[in-house]
Amino acid sequence: MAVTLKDVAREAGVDLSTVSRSLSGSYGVHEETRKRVLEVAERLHYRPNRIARGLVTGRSHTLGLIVSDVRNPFFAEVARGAEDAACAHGCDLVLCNSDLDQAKQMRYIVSLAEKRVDGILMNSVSALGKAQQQALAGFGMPIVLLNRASGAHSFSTVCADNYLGGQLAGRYLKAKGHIRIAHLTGPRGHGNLSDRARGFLNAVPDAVVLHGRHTFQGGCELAGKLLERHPEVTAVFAANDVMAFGVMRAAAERGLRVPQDLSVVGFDNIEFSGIAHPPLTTVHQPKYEIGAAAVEILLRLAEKQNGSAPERRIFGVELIERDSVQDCRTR
Amino acid sequence: MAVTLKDVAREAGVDLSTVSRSLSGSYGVHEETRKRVLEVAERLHYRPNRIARGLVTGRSHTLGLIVSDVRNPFFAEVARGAEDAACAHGCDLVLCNSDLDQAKQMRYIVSLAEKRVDGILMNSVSALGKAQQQALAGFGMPIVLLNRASGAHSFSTVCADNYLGGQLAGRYLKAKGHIRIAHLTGPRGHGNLSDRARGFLNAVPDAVVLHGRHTFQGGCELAGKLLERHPEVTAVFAANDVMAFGVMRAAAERGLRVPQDLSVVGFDNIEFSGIAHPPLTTVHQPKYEIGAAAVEILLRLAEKQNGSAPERRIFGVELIERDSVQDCRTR
DNA sequence: GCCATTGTCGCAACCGCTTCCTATTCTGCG
DNA sequence: CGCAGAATAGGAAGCGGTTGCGACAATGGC
Repeated sequence: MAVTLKDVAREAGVDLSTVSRSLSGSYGVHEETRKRVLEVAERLHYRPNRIARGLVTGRSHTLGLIVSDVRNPFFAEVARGAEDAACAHGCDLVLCNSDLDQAKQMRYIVSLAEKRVDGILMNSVSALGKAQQQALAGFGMPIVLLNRASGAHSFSTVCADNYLGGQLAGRYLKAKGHIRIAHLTGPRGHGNLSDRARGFLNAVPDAVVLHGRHTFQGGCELAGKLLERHPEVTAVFAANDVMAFGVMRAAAERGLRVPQDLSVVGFDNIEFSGIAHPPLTTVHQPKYEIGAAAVEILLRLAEKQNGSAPERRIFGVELIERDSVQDCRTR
Repeated sequence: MAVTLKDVAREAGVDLSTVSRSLSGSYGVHEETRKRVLEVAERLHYRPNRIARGLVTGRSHTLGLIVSDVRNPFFAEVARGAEDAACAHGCDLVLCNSDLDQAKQMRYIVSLAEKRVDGILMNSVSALGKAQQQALAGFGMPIVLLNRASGAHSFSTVCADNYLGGQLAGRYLKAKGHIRIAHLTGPRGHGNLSDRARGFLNAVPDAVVLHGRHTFQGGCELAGKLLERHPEVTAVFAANDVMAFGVMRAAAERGLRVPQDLSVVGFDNIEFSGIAHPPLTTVHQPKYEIGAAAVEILLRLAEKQNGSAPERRIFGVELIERDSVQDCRTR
């Protein structure tokens, strides 16, 4: 149905290998011949079949991206960065949503492996067990992990400096004169979030820390609990922006104004943080750049097949000052 | 490097065609043989090469999704719906961001065509010219358009009932007793948005209509202009939620409270609309379902190769009442 | 003018898999 | 016991490309 190399060869009166060489621009074909072939190919609307090419070259020019859910603005941004970088290198990105489900994630990995993607980019769900690691390594496929700095595994990783981010938030709140400060975070054992918590506690050792779900609802609930048990608290550091919005909602429901009655700092700096009311002071992490960098590393890994040393990249973070924090000193 | 059919065949002492049959479970191989083959395949960790398979079967089990930007929560949701549906049918989804750029979109289409994807799902940038349509059709690839109900083209489409949505918003605002109402929308000629505008104007014929960018900034600017020129307006229908947030911002900057001083209705019902302060009253469109339905149609189209009649599906919409609209009658 | 070199191009193998066709064995029946 | 027909397995052709190798002609140095 589609026009193939053979068709072009027949039409141009040359061997199909000559057509292949002409198209790929490789050495060993007369300029005149090449021109003629190119012309014919153009006229016939020839489109190389990249599947077939991949079969022989062994490279699919396709990358896999597994995130928990692309509807999460954080991952959407990472995905965009990854896609742009992949596109710039002539690669496609196949999108997978794992929903933080081990089994589903594994199914995706197998599927991607069967498609012989050049590499996989993923935010691994929970810490990988030894067996999991082995299984992954067994596929002999380059893998870059998003947001997993620590751990003894031997994969390349890209993430933001979560520890520093937590520290920044803590220092900022103290600098603004807050004394009683709380930290609302996700479940214990969540890698990134606990890094943030550790950094924060380094700056604010006597902070109140509450664990819960790292969602809007979770932020609401935790804030409710907090305001009830610790009414003396004047500032809250939420483990991510969505939780921070939950805190703001909970505050509003109790008639507390942000920032006058309660200061809030988030983490991520998703787009809505600037749009929210009041605009949220938060720790920015370069999501787009993280996605892009991960692809760069992945492609580098795919290039040199030998199991080169894993590359680890940690991006800096930055506190974005907006209007959700009250300066207590000027009051 | 990877273990192939041949390896399994050698190890099991049978021909490779037998292995193929055993694995595919097709008729014509002794149960005992099949068992042995399966065992060997398992032991060798055999993974079929789906690229090679696709080469001969002609189906890649891959779909392309071209959106303007996955960071847009609307498209993220559509993408998620599409991915889930694709996954359920054993297909992969490759993600492309066109940035509303004709040329970029075309490059993606060509690239996807070269990969022999089974079909493409896209929110076409602007109305397609005759030439564009022809070019697309020329690829002989199933295509489903997102959010393009009208138009004389011959593609299948999936979208929400934008006209009805606009009408709903208009009626609601009138029912709440508003007399002077404005509509802030995107650039003229934007298909969906103008459908919404038409529906709205059907319900509120004397509305003030302002065109601008359909972004947060655009919402801000347009609202600024509106409040200056038409201070008598008490309610605004924004063409999408993000614009509505812009309106809310502009109102806040001028000391106007929402909804007491200005009522706002959005469109889309993105996640943040429920989280915003105040929660935004908006027209819900089933984004996830749109993505999923588009994939279903695409797969159906890919199944029966004959150029079957294009399928068009329009989803219902629903007004979600939250707290951004004031009831003028009870005042 | 001859041979070695270089430039062009065709031939054929191969990538890993599916599938049609054919050869062989097994089965059941008269 | 012989034979038709079904069951089973192997052979081989392709899917659409890439690439090493050899054939052949043109070129250049002596």
